[in-house]
Amino acid sequence: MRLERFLDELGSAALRDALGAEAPAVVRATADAKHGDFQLNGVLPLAKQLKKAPRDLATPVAAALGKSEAIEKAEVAGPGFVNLTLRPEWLAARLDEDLRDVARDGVPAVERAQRIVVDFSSPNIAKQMHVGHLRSTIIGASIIALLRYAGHEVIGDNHLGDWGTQFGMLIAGMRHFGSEDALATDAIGELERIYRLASERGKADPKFGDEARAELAKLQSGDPESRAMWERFVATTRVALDAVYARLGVTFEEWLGESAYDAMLPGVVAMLLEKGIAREDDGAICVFFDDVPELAKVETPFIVRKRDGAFMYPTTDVATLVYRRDHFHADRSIYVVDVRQGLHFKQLFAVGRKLGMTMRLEHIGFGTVLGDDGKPLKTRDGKVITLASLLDEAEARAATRIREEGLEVPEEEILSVSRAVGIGAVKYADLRQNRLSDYQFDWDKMISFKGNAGPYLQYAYARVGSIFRKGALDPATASGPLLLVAPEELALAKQLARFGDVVHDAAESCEPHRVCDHLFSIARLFSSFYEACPVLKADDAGTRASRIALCWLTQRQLGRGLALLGLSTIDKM
RNA sequence: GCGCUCGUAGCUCAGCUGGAUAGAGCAUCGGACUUCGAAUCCGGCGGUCGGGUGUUCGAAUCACCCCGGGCGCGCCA
Repeated sequence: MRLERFLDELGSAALRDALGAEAPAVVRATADAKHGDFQLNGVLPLAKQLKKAPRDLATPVAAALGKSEAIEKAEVAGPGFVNLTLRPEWLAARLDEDLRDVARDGVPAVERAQRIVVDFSSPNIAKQMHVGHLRSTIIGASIIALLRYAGHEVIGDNHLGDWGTQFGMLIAGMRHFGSEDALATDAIGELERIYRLASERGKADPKFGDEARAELAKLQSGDPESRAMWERFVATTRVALDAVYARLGVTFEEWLGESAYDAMLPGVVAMLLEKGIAREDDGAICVFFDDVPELAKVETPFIVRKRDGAFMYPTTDVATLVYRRDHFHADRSIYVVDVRQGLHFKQLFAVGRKLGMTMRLEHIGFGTVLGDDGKPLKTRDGKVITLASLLDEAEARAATRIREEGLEVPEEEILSVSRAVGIGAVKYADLRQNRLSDYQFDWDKMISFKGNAGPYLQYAYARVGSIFRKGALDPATASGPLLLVAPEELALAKQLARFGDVVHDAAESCEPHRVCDHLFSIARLFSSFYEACPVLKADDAGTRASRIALCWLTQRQLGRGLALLGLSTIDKM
């Protein structure tokens, strides 16, 4: 269910019935349990508007709310809040419904599904994926899972950097320094080596630079030999990329790289010129934004064709916009890209609006991954860290921790468990805080197995499973009904009831960390419940059945939530 | 210079778009394993929310000004 939305509607109805006013109820969870479970704040602004004493208005509203079967207690407090306490029986009945809804755990889908393209990950061909791609990939994958669960139709698109000037260098470099054998065994290593040599040579020798540009021109004009070479670069890189994505459990519906839009580029520029959106400036074709308030003071133009006639990534991005509108008929297009590209996207979206696009366009930015020195994460000798080596280290560290802790994991399972824990720890660390802020990468915290970290949640999940194993129970047969008596039971139940709101809010705002917060709080409340309330050894059959149901609901919500974050669950760890 | 962004407990971070006495984790101190997994739980300590002014019933949140950090700014992506 969506508890907060339900209460909001209940509150609006109460304002209408008691005061004849159409006003937002503004129902929020209370910060402090002594103010009840939720508070209705809507009376205060209304009182001001009507020039009446807030508490006088709040009194009949509270009375109206008190009549609802959902509300145990509604009382006026402070300057004019109405504090609401849920009736445990009502709450229990709602959770019983969620329990029976195996398909969606009681979380309703949105009324109007949108078609949404999510542009994420986007690594470059001929290069290793590095930590810079980590956040886009992990955050993007989670946002997709959230939007999909919320009921939208989502197309995940890997907008590969597979086109552009670097390919002239690579082809020329391959001709001069390339090794077929090396390309076959370690494609990316070889391509990176070639690129390095080629760019050094290009700086020292202008003729080499000319050659590279000539190769690029041949490639772009469709020369079969150049094309074949490019295709090999792409294909061999894909093998390495696929390996990383497999480890991360990330998939894409589309792999529409920059090259997919190449044929559209001249048309895009012509259209922008024709519509008077772009104009020539100092030889280049540019869009200026004097008429867009938020961009008027920025002088940087949006260049869609260089002086030498070549197109640029902004050109490709406009083409992509057009394609997503005309081909996918997308309602919404989301870009999960470093915040530092904020200006580029503001400009791109402004171009979209100039083109009359109604598609909702969003740049979902994220901050930089920092090392413990507060600077962008690098290896000790200052190199970029490849994603593959980062994941290797995560798994190795997790395995070490598991052995140190002396857990009941048989040796043959340590590999698979440490994989789930290690990769999960990395993902969780990335997702748990507001994506816009930079985040400090800290192995020890991540895999410390304490506090707000992935392993703690996986542990909580496994612990619930252990109860079922111990009792030889099939949780699927758990049917309650829930009896919420002990304070720990009630506290856990109230939190479980918020899941639907959390998921929808997180999906709408593209903020996976809200799910992290919720799951962490569920795991803690479950642990407290677990300490205080015997499940298998409960005093009577009714209590036992209720607690088993509560466990089952908890485990499903943890499992579902972890899946939305891209973490796998482990039955025994 | 212009623009964006951040500043909350010793550390790492939340704070639901204006609500009540600002919350977590880690660290630290003190408790709890003969009962379902102690990778756990219970409790204590810890704050002029960078500073100031304003908006109003009410500000960590909104506006403006300072201070301090990070980032971005014509033919790379």
